[in-house]
Amino acid sequence: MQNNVRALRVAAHLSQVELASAAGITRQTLSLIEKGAYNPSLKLCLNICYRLGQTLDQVFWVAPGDQ
Amino acid sequence: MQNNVRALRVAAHLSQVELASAAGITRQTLSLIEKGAYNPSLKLCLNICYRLGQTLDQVFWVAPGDQ
DNA sequence: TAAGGATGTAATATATATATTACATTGCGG
DNA sequence: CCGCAATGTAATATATATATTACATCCTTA
Repeated sequence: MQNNVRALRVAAHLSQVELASAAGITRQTLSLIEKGAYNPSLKLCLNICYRLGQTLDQVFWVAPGDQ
Repeated sequence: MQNNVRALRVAAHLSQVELASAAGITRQTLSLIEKGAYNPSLKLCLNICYRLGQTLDQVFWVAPGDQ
């Protein structure tokens, strides 16, 4: 689990389709990001944060040792 | 100015070469990121943060209206 | 004045993020 | 049981991030 996208999305009662389209990406791409299989771009991360009402640190921060 | 990389790098007394190599990228790529011409990947953003001793929000956050 | 460090930037090549299309499974409400 | 929403995932195509090489300017300092 490299990020908190899934947990925060579920907590916000959003489907993958809803969050993905709000962020301007496809459901498949979001699925892989949630899984940690993709290394998303900054713009994409920001768009996800905006829709979730969270910041980059809350959604995507990984402490130096934890990678 | 879409991010704070340059200001924080200069404040840390690091050259582009030093920060770039610490982050695993080239000087040219860092130059374009500082300029806001590139849309860096999350891993790259994290590596820059680690070297700068800052978090994603401190270096890369852009408020929803400010893009 | 010359040399070197720091930076900007362009051209081309390569890697990889992302889209598209398609098919599969799971679980829930009718 | 049936249908549908939600999700996983694979194959291929496309866009774009990043590397590489190269050359340029500016500034400092010896």
